[in-house]
Amino acid sequence: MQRELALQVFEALSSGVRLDVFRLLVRAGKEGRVAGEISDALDIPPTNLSFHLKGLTHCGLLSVEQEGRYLRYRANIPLMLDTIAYLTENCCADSPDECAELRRGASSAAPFLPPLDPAAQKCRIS
Amino acid sequence: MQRELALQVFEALSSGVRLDVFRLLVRAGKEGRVAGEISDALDIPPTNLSFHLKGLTHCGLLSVEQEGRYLRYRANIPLMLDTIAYLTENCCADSPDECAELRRGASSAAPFLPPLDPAAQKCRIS
DNA sequence: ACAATGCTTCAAGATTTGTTGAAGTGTTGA
DNA sequence: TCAACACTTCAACAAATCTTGAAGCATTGT
Repeated sequence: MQRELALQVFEALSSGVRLDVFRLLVRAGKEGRVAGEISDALDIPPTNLSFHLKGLTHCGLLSVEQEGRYLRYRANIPLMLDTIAYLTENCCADSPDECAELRRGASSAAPFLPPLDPAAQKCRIS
Repeated sequence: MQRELALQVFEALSSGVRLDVFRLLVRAGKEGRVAGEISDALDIPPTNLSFHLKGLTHCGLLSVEQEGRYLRYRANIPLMLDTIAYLTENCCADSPDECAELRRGASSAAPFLPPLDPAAQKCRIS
């Protein structure tokens, strides 16, 4: 993960419309949703939705597949997770103690954290 | 985590300057950095840096502490992790099978994923 | 072939965000 | 007390982003 991609991902999620679209598609899973369904569900005019879908798709956060005259969109969750990994590289000045403390502070994020590994070379909130 | 906060977090990280600042402070750990140090390290004029620090601090991604005439900034990593949790709530249409598949796709993010729990009520990339 | 449909691209104007120099606030040390 | 310092706020302009209606491009069904 390089800086430019991470930046594009955060830019893509920095609008209310795009955040809602992405979350809708995360919930939809691999079934995804056709553009018209998203437009209806979120009450966004097709022209405007298309503009935002373009941004999400361009950075890879969404994939598109043509189905006849429909376009089906799906969320790319692994990219999202990789972006977080980029953000937390070399965290805590490489001090396991600090990371352990941090872990205790991450309440609702707890299920996302890996088991603590005292022998870890690099410290990634873990 | 409510929508507005998640939105502010993504907005805060959607600028190159702010992304660099946050990453610098993630690496710095709880020692943090004083504004002047950030300005020097990233070569950003103080006026401009101040503008961006404000955005990061306003949503809670950074904390500030006064030290004499200096202001020390620190990254709030748990907030970042909570934001991801918000993003992936009720993912995969609540299908454990889909989530297991997803997990295999998250390469570099792997260390961030919790152990698979087939009995989980809710499906969060896990 | 043709009209209807689903969605996108284009062009424009409106809104938001970013950047900079000048001025302001509070702290430190002589 | 006063000058130097660290940093912020302010004001003005520059630049990027958002939104919308009109027009375009495939695909579908008759």
